[in-house]
Amino acid sequence: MRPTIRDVARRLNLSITTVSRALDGYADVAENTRRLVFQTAQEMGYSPNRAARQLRRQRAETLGYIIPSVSAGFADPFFAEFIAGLGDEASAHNYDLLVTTASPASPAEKAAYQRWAQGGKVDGMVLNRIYLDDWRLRYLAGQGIPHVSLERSPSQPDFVGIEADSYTGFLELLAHLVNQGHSRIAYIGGNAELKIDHDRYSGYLAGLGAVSILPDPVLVARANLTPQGGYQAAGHLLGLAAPPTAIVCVNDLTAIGAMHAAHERGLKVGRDIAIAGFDGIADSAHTQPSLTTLDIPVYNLARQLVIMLLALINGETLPDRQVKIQPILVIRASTGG
Amino acid sequence: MRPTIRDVARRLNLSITTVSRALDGYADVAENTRRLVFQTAQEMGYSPNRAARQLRRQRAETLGYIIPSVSAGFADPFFAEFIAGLGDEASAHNYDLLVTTASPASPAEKAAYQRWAQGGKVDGMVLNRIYLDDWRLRYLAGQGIPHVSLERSPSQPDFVGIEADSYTGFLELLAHLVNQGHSRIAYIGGNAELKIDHDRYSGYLAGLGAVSILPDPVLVARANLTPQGGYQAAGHLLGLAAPPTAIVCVNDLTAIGAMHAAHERGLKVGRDIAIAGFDGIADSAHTQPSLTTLDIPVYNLARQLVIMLLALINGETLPDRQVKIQPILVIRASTGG
DNA sequence: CTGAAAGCGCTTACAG
DNA sequence: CTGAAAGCGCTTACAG
Repeated sequence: MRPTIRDVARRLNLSITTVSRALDGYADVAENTRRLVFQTAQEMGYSPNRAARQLRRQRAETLGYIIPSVSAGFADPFFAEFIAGLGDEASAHNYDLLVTTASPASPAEKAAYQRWAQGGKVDGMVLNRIYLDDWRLRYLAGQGIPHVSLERSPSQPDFVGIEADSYTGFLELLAHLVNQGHSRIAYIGGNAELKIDHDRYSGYLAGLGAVSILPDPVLVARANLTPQGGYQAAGHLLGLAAPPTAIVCVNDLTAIGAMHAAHERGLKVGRDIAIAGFDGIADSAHTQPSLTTLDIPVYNLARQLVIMLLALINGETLPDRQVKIQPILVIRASTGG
Repeated sequence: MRPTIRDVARRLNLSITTVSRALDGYADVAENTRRLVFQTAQEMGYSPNRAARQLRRQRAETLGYIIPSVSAGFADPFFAEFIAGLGDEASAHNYDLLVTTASPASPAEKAAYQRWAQGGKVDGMVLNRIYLDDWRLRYLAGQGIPHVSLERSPSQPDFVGIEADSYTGFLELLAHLVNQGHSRIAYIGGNAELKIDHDRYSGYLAGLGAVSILPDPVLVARANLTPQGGYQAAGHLLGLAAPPTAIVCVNDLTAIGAMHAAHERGLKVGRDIAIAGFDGIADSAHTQPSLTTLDIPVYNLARQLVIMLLALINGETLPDRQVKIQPILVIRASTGG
């Protein structure tokens, strides 16, 4: 049987009030008493029952993150890194992280958000893979649930979180490719309603415009952010009568699939065709050839998001409610770099 | 304000007892009453407060998994897939999944297990990356906390979980390589105390023994299960006076790093050198060349583990407390397949 | 500086 | 078939 606060109090002939206050660091407890309480609690292996504390404090001391899984059984290493950051920072503050997966905009996703938000399971939520019009953001705002997001929805009235400037990133990437002599550059995106697709696609178009290349709609494909999707989309692009000489992809996984497709067609990536991604996942440095990418520090972004969320939950004022970061263009062999 | 059971009861002029029982599906509630209660609860947006229910039931309705992160900021896609399976199956049973990360055998890891187990935060835990002598297993068994694991520790008296037969898998893999004409075959493992390393290394040795090849200690390297580690270890092996013609790796990530090292030395993987991994992560099909691997259905294994854990928690008898599965040898271009 | 008491929102014997 | 009451383990005004 786990000891309760009552057991500790009894052992010391103190009231549970005093034990609770001693453990919680209240100032009005005799130093001697406090020491005794700590020591005894330690000895007895006492730690407060979370459910009781939550019920009383009306707080869960738990953060939530719902992985927007595109397909059952598939997982982007991006998420693993993101979760690791979330989990590490949360536990550094004695918060827990609740995780589940749900397909974007599915009934299951709605159910999960409602269960957690209304059920008081979490004090706040972290979101990413934001949509241009995102019901989750509207829902959480409507319910007054603290939340932060990686990426910002244009429909979001009061955004707290971090934005990676994908637009400028892609602009830079395009300049690099143009510099390498490419003019027939394709784009493989994800769902066009995704904020990341929107920004990166805009950056792609702007990059073409900067050197007066007329965008060719034939060179734009959209997949589902997986290697499988990138493989198929690239297969299609490379089968065109006038195929592209470069392909920029909305994320690294898509690019990895695209490299596979190119390779299968006997093309040497980096020489016959340039391919680039976005995210800077650990694998990108070890693909064959290594992958040019726009690197964002996913792990650290996740930690930063938790810090912001905690401030929100505790009603503290944030120095910066909105942080913007620049992805770093990492030029590698896949674009002949 | 979230409505409580009291609000629902008041609205219907019923006692909270009846509302609770109706919602929980007790048989002794008038059908008419039940319908009314459900409808009203729905309308009012009522869902039971988790903390209160947990406190009363002395159950968390939550499962825990602590990611054994080898280094901050790094995450194996294996874990993402594993977590996705855990999360999906848990939520299918209205359970939640609590996640954090901790370095194996670190004080932080101990603290996390204690906090969750003793703090009553979780009803049970899922473990993987088991060590030959694993303090976590001993601790949980000692505390009587239900738990299941992927891989079994030899020191575990009462194992419930799933074992992948890595030994036989590596035996098969070695036979395949020998069949391709290789005799100088290297092994890159992880920590030698890891069960997966132990099994796979044993399979490697047995595979050599089966064709009377004397194992050469020079050809055995150990890294940390990351591409970075595999890259360095392979670099070392390939720099030997008599380098191997084939390298088998404890996991896919290590193999991906090894391929990188080979490539950098001007070797064509699949022709000049054979490389293989283990896990069958999604990326393995899209590396250049595609990676021969021993595939295990990580996502489904995770789901199965949750089912087993839930049975354990509910005191049900499991048809099979110990499940053994065979990894499937997927021969791809990296071994000239 | 310490303690008695209320109450967070449920579930569940028990009584009728 | 329904309800009154106890109690899960805490925290926190309030009193002294």
